[in-house]
Amino acid sequence: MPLYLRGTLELASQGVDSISSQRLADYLGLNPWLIRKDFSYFGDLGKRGVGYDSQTLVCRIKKVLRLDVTRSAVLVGVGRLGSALLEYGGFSRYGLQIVAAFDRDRTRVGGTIGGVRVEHVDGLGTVKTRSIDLGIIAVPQESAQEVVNTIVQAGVRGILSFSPRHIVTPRRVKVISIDIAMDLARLPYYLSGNRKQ
Amino acid sequence: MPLYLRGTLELASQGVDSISSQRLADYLGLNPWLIRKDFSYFGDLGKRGVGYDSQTLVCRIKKVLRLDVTRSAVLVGVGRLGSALLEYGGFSRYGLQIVAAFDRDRTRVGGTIGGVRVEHVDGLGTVKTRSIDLGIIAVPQESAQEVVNTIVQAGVRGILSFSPRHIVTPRRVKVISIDIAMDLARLPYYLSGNRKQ
DNA sequence: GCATGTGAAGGAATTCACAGCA
DNA sequence: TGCTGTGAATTCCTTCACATGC
Repeated sequence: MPLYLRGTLELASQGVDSISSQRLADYLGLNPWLIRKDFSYFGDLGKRGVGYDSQTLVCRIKKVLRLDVTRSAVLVGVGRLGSALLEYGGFSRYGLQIVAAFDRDRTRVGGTIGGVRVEHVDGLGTVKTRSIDLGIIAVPQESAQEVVNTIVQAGVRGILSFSPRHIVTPRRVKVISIDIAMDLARLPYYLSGNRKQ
Repeated sequence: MPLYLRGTLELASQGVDSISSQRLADYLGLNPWLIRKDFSYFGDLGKRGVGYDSQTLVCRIKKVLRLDVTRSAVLVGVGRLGSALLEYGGFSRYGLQIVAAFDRDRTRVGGTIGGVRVEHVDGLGTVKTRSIDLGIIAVPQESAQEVVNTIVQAGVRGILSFSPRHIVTPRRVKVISIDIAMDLARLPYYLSGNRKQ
């Protein structure tokens, strides 16, 4: 579903007003009927013989994904990866922004990257007062769980983790993990592969 | 399945010789019966009343995932993200190594990051002669597809892409995409969520 | 005619319960 | 007694075909 939003946003920005399931499917590398099935859960949406109005579609999906308001995120860990994320401009299209950054290393504290001042992790508690509900973890794997515990205590309710470890949280806090090395490690299986997909 | 390898490797490195499905499940946040079901496809493996021998398990999964030999990868795009990947040491545990790096920007060419010399993209053709079968794409989204076409021509058969665009390749070339912004955008849906999972 | 919406068929993955072996 | 291995039941997702409406 977030994928649909990505495709729809992209096509809309290219000036496409009416998007057919076929077109979106081609653009994203999916089948049309899957897209229609998923969109049909919304009820109306889409004119027969024409397609889906791109603006309506964007609004609808954003509302479903709760992306209809701007969300703030805190980043912990301003190493190479963290810096890359601070300078990456791709979050704004989904109404997401990194508004605070923290690091343990005092030589990094005080600097500004991507327009965000780097603070020391000891100040993580202040997140509580800044209405931030997303957290991004880009720290060494040994510290990941500990940092997560801290920001959960500070009121963060959704976490994107780059640590190759399973993160434990209270049920109300959702964690999405990206393990880059593991994703790369999935590829060799398909080399000269005979399996489908 | 790569997740199982991650967990098994980690537990093995902690000195655990015999791993029960329960223990691995706890460690990875899964259920035991799912793990047993998946491992049972291998045939033997695992002693009743005891568990799985960690060394045997590692070898078996590595073989299935074709990670039993060292695989080489080429990185294209040495920006913040690309640099982070070059300096990241987490690939080696899966027998993966980045052996070449390319960039379009001549000011970056010639430098060495994470022990790898940065070359100019014009030389991408030389990948053909270096027995590299994996590619990592960390370039701006506009250039992603073009770069992929080039490295596919150079013999790369598996690609990890960080571009938020659908990448088209010949069927024999597998693509795995990581769209960080999209992953972050999935989180708000679960905020004060009532849906399961 | 063209593209959506949907009920039904088909398949895959998950869950369960329990038999079998150290 | 403890933990694996597995067939059956269930649930979920995917795929299809076609009726519906612009």
